[in-house]
Amino acid sequence: MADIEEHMEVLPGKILIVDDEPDITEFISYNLKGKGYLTATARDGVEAIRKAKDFRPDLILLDIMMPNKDGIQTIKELRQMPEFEETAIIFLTALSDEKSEIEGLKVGADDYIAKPIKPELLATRIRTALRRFRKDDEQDQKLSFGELEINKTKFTVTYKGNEIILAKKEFELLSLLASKPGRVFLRNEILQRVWGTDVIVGDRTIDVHIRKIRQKIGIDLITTVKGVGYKFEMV
Amino acid sequence: MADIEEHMEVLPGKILIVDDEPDITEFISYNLKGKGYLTATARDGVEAIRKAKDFRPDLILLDIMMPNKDGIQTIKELRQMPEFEETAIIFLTALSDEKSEIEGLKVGADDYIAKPIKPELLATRIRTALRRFRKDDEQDQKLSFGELEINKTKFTVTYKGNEIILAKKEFELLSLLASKPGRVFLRNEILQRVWGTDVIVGDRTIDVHIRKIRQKIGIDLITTVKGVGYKFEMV
DNA sequence: TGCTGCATTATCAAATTGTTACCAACAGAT
DNA sequence: ATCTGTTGGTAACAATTTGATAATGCAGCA
Repeated sequence: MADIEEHMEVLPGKILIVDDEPDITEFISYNLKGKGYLTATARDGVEAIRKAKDFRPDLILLDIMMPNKDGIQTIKELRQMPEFEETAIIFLTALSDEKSEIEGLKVGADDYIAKPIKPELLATRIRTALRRFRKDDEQDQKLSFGELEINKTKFTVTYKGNEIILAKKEFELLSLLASKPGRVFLRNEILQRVWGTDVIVGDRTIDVHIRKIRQKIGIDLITTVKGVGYKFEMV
Repeated sequence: MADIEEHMEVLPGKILIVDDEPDITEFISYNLKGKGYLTATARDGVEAIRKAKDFRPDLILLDIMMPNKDGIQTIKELRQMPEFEETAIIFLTALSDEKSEIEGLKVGADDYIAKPIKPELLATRIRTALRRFRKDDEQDQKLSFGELEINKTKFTVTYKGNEIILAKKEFELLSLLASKPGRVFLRNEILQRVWGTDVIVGDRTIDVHIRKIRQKIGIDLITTVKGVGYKFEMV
């Protein structure tokens, strides 16, 4: 779909690609370079660990079946070392090798990707993995839609430059809806995600909060889908 | 078009847990909540179907042996309904109940887990299943036919770029017919899938809804097959 | 002609939301 | 401690949509 590549990764990540088949490492490396990542390659577990120390990757793509030292063993050793305790690792597995998948996740992989590798899928997973591991040192997490901006770290909403003050619940509700523009959130999903699973609130509570948000922002960004839920949408 | 920044937050998955023993649903629910999933529970097949419609889970954990309506029957009915055709379903079976396992996979389960349930294994399987089912990205679920697009995530229908607003039943009905273009759906079948097995409505109800859809869309995408039913067809 | 089956339209009750007013619990300032 | 403003929720009622039905028309056909 939409390629939002350009303006997303401010500082490109460093990725170490480990596979015993040079064709594969080449292919992946070529692809990732094209997307702005820095890459390094290794052809077995031993080399992987050596290069990892040197290259300090943000993420490692690790084949499971390799000579010399397989992926499972490699990840175990990596996870022992403090500097790689927190590094994202994605396994590359042959299709239908479910045993390895489970094994891999158990020993600390963050994800796995089945071969043959589809570049787009790979890119998506990598983005997800990197993001998961960088939450803290990123700058403000914010959502913007044209004139509207929702700053999740500052807890503020501005529309056309003016700051709009929302109460906590209102802010959370708006943030949820805006996190997936266009997507319809069912009422009970909203309840669970904003109020929590065990809190029980009345039927009209959501409506009232929605109303307050609409009122404060001025324009109607939230659309009602009767019998279903609400969705956020810029017009 | 709004300039949407990158903010594809990964929302935690929704899981429906179905078992006739509250101890078990409680235990699983507690565990999964701890891992960030949203959960709902049901104690038999009938309740499961009802709650599923409301909760729209991404994954269903379904016990096989239950009173009122067993797991096999439940999954069969769920798989009939368009909104659950693509939902991940994992069976819970008693150890050594191999017959049920096979039966379960036949009728459309994606995996099964033997009791007693080990939380870690459960978590792994769930991750795998959810990932397998997440349409390759985090893309909207939609059907498109040339100028017509039905977006199930956004709950919208657009024709030649214009958004057409359909009510819930209308939307569900159109989605069903459009899910298999060209195929004729018997009136009976439509009733079961859109209205459910227990609801009883009059004879003319379907026609009226069909009419409203035709009217709203403008062109006639739905063909009447006299004495049989209706089918969706782009001209 | 009389039947069968679908299309159309109008109508109405039920379901769902919107809106307002009000209140208890808190938080902050004085 | 008291006063004051805010928050988050509820209750009650208004407004709107919806989904179903009944009534009627119409076309095709034995």
